[in-house]
Order: sequence, then structure tokens, then C-alpha cells
Amino acid sequence: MGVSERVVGRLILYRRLLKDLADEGAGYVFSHELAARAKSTAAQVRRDLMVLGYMGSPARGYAVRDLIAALSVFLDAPERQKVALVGVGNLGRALLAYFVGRHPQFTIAVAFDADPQKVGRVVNGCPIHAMDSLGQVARQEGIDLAIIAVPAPEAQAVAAELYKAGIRGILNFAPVRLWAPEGVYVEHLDMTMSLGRVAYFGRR
Amino acid sequence: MGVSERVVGRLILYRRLLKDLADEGAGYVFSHELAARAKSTAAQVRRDLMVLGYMGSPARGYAVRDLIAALSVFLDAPERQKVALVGVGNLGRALLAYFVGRHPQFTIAVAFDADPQKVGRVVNGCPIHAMDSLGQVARQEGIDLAIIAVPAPEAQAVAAELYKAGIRGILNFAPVRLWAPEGVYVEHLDMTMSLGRVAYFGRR
DNA sequence: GTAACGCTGTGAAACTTTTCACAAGGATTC
DNA sequence: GAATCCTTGTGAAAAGTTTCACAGCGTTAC
Repeated sequence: MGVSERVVGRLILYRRLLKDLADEGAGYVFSHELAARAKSTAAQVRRDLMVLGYMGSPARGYAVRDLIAALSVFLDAPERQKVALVGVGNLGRALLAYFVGRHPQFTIAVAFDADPQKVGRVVNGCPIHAMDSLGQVARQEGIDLAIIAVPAPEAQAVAAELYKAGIRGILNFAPVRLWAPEGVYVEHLDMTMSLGRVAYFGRR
Repeated sequence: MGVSERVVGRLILYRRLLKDLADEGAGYVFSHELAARAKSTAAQVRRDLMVLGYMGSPARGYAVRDLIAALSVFLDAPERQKVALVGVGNLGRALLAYFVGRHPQFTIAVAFDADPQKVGRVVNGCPIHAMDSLGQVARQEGIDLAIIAVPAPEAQAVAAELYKAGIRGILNFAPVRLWAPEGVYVEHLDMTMSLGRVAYFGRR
């Protein structure tokens, strides 16, 4: 029973929307309401939620709290996952600020940078280590996931070090298609490609 | 003849890979070589390239220079497209540094921020205007596209202003699903969703 | 009670995307 | 020049994803 990347992405979105609903005090929600917030369709929402096993009531819809709980059981690891950030340039610092605190299921536990000036500092509560200690520190800290925010030419070498350190997933911001061994999941977040697409479709 | 988002994304990737190949001095390339670099398959590459009308030689493959040219005719606007950045926080500054210079087909012509401290400054060659001048300045400068890098609660209001100013495409970094009018293309680049997916698939 | 309503869960249809498989054809070798 | 090789372009099959459509049901109205 493998769930596709698309479905998982939407489930993550639904959970966020449901948290907004909970904050607004909603107790129940219908698939078409969730769909309106997700800019999707009711049928799509119901189909996606099938993978959870959780069932809504035909008359009241989904209990917001319970559905959030079911989504969290499905999406989250039993324990908080530790993330390493590699590359503390402009983008890396922005990512630290963006992720720190906001997401209880992740901790950016350590960062790495090649610049000796940055090594030893603590940014947003995250200590910066030397790049050549990557493997050792990552193993020692029990890091599960990594975010790569280094220049394109260095990304593949960084990834190789991460694989050796036993990392299981990578979020790659460098505009390079990374090779990954069996069993490691890599997501490429290619901002240049995204802007290119906006430019293409933005003129019909 | 509508080309899908996925195909356009891969064409953008192929052009980047072909530029690398050109820099390495390659004159011709086979579909399976391009596929290896794109972490894809030869059949996929050939199918994607069909939309260009450009044809390779059965014996030599694709002429690198010519294929780059055909891709550029397909992907790029006739004139350089002007982009506005809205929100010059940590992420906005990182995006300015990331995009400026590197992409001849775009210019980040102006930026906007709500903080009066930042208004009037020039970051990476890009002048920062007040948020309430958004509509006026965007029209005046003839802005085609926008990048939204403001906090989530402000994103929809910013988008509404951009629509009024006649923008045609948006790249949205805020974790909010934006509503868009007919004819405007919005791409959601949701970093939290991406990290969530890495966390999910990174443990099988 | 009973009827009416409008929802969920889900088979099946429709549509989209990827992969297969092969005819056609240049280049190279003999 | 004929044979061989390995490629491209593309119909057709396969796989994947979304949408349709409706049976079944809890709730509310009367």
C-alpha cells in the first residue's frame, strides 16, 4: 500500500487547513469546505482521506480534532525527526529562520558550513559546524534528514557525505539533479524551475 | 496545443543541463545522455522534446547549440520579463541574492516591503518601495510577474493588489493556497510541504 | 414514526502521463 | 555499395490520477 507523493503533499496541506479551522473554533468540516480552502474538489479530498482509514459522518462531515489526529498518526514519525542544514548562506539563514520553532515534528539540530568564519557560531539556536565534520557530527547526533542549501557545484559531494552518514531523506535547494542510493528519498525544490514555469504560463 | 506543467518544468531542466554540456564542449548529445543527467529516461526526454518541433539526427543525436536555441524560443518571452518581489525579509533577501544576475530572461526590477525602515534602500541593485505603492509602481514599471515572500496572513491581500495591477503570474512562497482570477498563473512553492514529504518518505 | 435532505465512501469511467516497442534512417565499416 | 549499428520519432499499451455518480446512512423536520 504505497501512497503517492501527490497524496502525501495534499494530506500535509489538509492538516494545515484543519489547524486553521480548529483555531477558528470549527468542530466539524465537510469535504467541500476543506476542498474550497485547498483550492481543490470535494471528491479529491474524500479520495485522499481514504488512505487514513479514518471515517467521517455522513451527516456532520469530519470531526476536525479527530481528523488532525488521524493525519498526524499517518504523516509524523513516532519521535521528533532531526534535520541537518548544510550551507548557511543567505538561503540557509532564511531557512533556519523559517523552520525554527514553527514545526513541532522537526528540529533543525545542526548546521554545516565551509566558511571558517561561521563555524562555531549559533544561528537561531542552531550550532554551525565545519563542513568536514559533517559525517561524524551527523552520525553522532542521529540526524534523519538534511536540507542542502549549498552552491550547485558542491551539492552532489555534500549529498554523498550525507548518504555515508546514513541520512534517509534530503530536501535539495541546489539547482542540480542529485543521484541518490536506493532507500534515500530526495526532493528537489528548484526555485529557478518554478520561476521559469511562472514566466511561461504567466503569458498563456 | 497545451503543454503540461510537468513537461515545461522538464524542458527548463533540459536547457540547464544542455548549457552545462555546451560549457563542457559537447557538440551533440543523445537522449539517453540527457536522461542520465536529468535522472530520467531516454523515452521521456524524446517525448518531451517533441513539443518543440526541433528534430535530432538519428545517428548523432541532438545538436546542443540548436536544441538550446529551440528550447529558448519555446520557453522565453520575446522580451526580458520584469519581476516584482513582495516582502524583503530573510527569505526575500535570499531570493534577491539568488536570482539577481543569474537569469538573463528575468529582472527583479522592484521590491516592496511594509517596513518603513527598509523603504528607499537598494538591495542587490533592487530598490525597495513602500507596500502601499505596490499597485502604482507595478503598473508604472510594467511588471509581468511577482514573487510573494510575505508572512502567510498577508499573502492573499498582496496577491489581490497584484491582480489589480495586471500581473500575469505569481510565485508564492507563503504557506497559503492563493485564490487567483482566470488568466493568472500561480505556482505555490511550499517549503513546509516539501520538508514534510521528505520526512514521510525518508522513513519508507 | 416517516420522509426528505445532503453528506460520505467508493466502484467505475475518464483523463493524463509514462513506458514500450519498432519502423525508418543516417553514419561507419568492410 | 551493402551490411551493421545504434539512434530518433511516435503509435499504442500500460500505469497513474482525477472525476463522476450513486448507494447507503445519520440527522433533522414534521
